Amino acid sequence: MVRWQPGAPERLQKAALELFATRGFEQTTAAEIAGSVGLTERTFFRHFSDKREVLFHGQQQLVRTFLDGVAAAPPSAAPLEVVAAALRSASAFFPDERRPHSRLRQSVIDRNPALQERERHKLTTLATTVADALRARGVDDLAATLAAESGITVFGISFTRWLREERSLADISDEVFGELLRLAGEASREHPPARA
Amino acid sequence: MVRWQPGAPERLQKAALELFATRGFEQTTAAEIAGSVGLTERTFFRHFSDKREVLFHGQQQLVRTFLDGVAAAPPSAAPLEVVAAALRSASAFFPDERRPHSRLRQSVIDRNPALQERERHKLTTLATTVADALRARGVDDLAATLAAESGITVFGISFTRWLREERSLADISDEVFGELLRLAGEASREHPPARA
DNA sequence: CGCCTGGATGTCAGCCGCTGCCATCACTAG
DNA sequence: CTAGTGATGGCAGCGGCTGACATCCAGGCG
Repeated sequence: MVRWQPGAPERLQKAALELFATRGFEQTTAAEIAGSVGLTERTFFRHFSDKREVLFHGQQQLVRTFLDGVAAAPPSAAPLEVVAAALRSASAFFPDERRPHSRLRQSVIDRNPALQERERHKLTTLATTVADALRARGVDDLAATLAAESGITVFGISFTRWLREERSLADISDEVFGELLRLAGEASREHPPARA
Repeated sequence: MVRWQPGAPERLQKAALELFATRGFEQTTAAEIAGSVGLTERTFFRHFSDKREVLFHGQQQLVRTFLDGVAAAPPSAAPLEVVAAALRSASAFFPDERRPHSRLRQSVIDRNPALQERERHKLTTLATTVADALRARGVDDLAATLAAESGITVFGISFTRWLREERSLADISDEVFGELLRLAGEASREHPPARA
């Protein structure tokens, strides 16, 4: 006889994803999720601050992966190069085996605006954290913010493509990042930076 | 004797901002907002899809301003140049007289995560719309998405600075946009685009 | 062996966001 | 004068979420 089945958060996450995928997010009650794994609604909200959050747990690890990438960049690296290093680091967080699961999860998010809001919010938080790390390296405030947000933009676009195509996230990130540099170079030629 | 006081949405928005600024967003109920202008909670939700939305009404006009800027760009303009044109157009949407009101509104948003989520969501929607407009001009899908999101990033950062400093949004946007080009150029020199 | 402590869970009451449904109440077109 | 018409009110009800308190059981300790 055990006090309670261990791993309550994980069981809740798994059950939630399955129920959301079949019935839909709004048509699924927190009490239903909890009940399906032998718990109560109250316990659900003890593990997750709100109903949406059950789909966004584990992001802390992704943040760490990004920060590891930042830390791994040589001190001489320019802001966007540091961000590129963080992107390479983050790519390892999504090996191809993870694609099926990510696709299912994303299909749930794509069908619900409230979940899309939360997803963007998480990306924004990530950008803010990376920007802080850049500032801690001595990068100027504006440059840090811009580089971090641009990096997260590249990450977001790359992730979306990684779900559709069968290429590795690292390859896609490289391509998207390169395209950003190309677009900027193209604009620079016509609209040269005034006073540098 | 009139049927009802006209301008219900505007009165609700004004009252909501005042109440949120004094009591805080979560400490203010929809019924209180409605009651303060002689309406009921039910009517509040007829005008605004949810409680947060009362702070984000009128964004449709900003979207149009962006699209006007896109349309005004010459057909030969590169994607990021089109976006720069949209940014100049959008700057006119926030004349300096508007700064005090924007500051009050932003202070409310900054104090509440749920409102920050909604704000980012609106920016994302804006980026998606601009990307669609770019694609309609014949811009490649990846380039359109990247350029649009980068433009919205520049807009977001510029807007934040516009609230703090006393310079015009147009000036700030130019500076931030230029800094983005500079950062990209700096990265390009060390990390040249592979196959172009 | 029995007491005690602590963390995870259960129970319950209650607020508030939000919605569907129907009634009301001017005002307006005919 | 009558039949709409559009904004509003009233009301019931669900679900998200929270605070307060009780319960339960493994492990430590005497």
